Amino acid sequence: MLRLYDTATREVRELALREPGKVSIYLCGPTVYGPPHLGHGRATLEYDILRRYLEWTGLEVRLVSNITDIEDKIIERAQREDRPWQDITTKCERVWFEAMDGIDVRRPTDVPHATEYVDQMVEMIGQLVDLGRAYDTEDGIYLSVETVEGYGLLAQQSLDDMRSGGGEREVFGAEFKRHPADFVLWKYSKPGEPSWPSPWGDGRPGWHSECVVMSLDLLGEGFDLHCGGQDLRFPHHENERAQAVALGKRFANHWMHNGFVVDAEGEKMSKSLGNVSNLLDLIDQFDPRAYRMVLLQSHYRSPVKVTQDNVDAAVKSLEGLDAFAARTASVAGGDADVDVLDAFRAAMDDDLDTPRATALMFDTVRRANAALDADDPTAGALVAAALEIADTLGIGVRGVGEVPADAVATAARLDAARTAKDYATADRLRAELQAAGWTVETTKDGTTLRR
RNA sequence: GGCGGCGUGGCCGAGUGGCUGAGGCAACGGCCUGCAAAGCCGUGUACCCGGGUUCGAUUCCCGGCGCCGCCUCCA
Repeated sequence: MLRLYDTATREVRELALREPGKVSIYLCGPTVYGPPHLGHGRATLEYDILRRYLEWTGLEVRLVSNITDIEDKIIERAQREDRPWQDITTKCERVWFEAMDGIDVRRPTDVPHATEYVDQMVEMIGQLVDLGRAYDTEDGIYLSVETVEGYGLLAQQSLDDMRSGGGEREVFGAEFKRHPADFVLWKYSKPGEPSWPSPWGDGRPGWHSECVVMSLDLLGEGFDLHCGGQDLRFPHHENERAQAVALGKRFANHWMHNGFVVDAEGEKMSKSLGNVSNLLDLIDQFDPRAYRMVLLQSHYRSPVKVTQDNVDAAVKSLEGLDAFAARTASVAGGDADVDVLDAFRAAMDDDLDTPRATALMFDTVRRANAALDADDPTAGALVAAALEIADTLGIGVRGVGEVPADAVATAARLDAARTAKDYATADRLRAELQAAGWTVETTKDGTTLRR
């Protein structure tokens, strides 16, 4: 069974399932106001790997991931560009999923939108007000964090400690709040801003409310796993949890957070730094599988450097995998080596140790190649195991694929020329094929072509 | 000021009180090959510094130095 680090308990512990055979996961999705960046890519890729692995073990996974389609930054951009805010959200959502398709991240099973849940948010906020845990101000409705037991669990810092030091930071909405950590649940709208009706006045929901309402609606109380980037740990996830606790509801049973994407100097990547911080650019300029490979080779909780060298190395390693797939395309697909698969499972069950799993995969490829070279009958099982691991990790390994008839014919003539020891012709034909973009591999069994 | 993390070979990046300097990339040597390509085999005297614990520490403890993250924008 999978053991995962839990941010709430600060230990690696078994991911207990509420319902046997089924996993319920909530992943905080994007706010759609701009193009997806590398950080988005990392989070979605890490949880895509988790999901594929869970499914491979035979579990039924329900993965809910929201789209935040109403938020201050969306409104700001709409005003700046003088166009309807829905224009921005629909366009950005489309681009988002194009990018996800590009890196082969499977769609979540459910994609709720914040704007579809405003009524339920209003209802929830009403309950919090009734309970005396939220209060009205001229600015909006705030949650009183002092009324929440265990506030600071995910921040790993008590409310008292949180601001015990450097208090020089500006506190947003300080003039209205009872406590600096209180956060807005409902924001009253200014003229011209999108708004929805509520018992307290027209406005829009605060960012932290949608995920509570949507996760509880779609997954129900005590769902298995809540995940997202490290940066969401506090305040976003803390504040989600605070609302659920304030309501007296059981929330996520396990909290998972992935590490940051950092630049060459080790500093957290922000939108304004680095020339490939846009995910679409990365997909465009390199093998779209490369980013996944880079991530697989380090642990999901570690910071990851996305640099030219890293990406280049990943691209090269993928080429090796593709060559392996091409070479083994004709190897009969027998049962995968059980020991290898067991080792794979052991690695993944150990807090998703993808570096170990990936090392195992490459090592299995090496062993399979050696067995193939030696005409060893165990080769088939090793080939099957290596390819099964690659598939489970979401690495779309490219084998020979479709080769057009004329290229096949040229390859056949190449082989004929070699048999006749007419090497001048053979070399000419090979150069011809290479010029057409083919990787030509000539072996004693004949010539194979791949892109 | 509070809380947390990190410092490993040419690069990236795992890991462990001795059995691994995993794995990827790069480099060098060899095998195979008509030549290439692919593949295989081999080559690298590492663990920030100073103490301590120990038969033995890169791994545990203490103290430094350096870097990073969070403390209401953020995946």
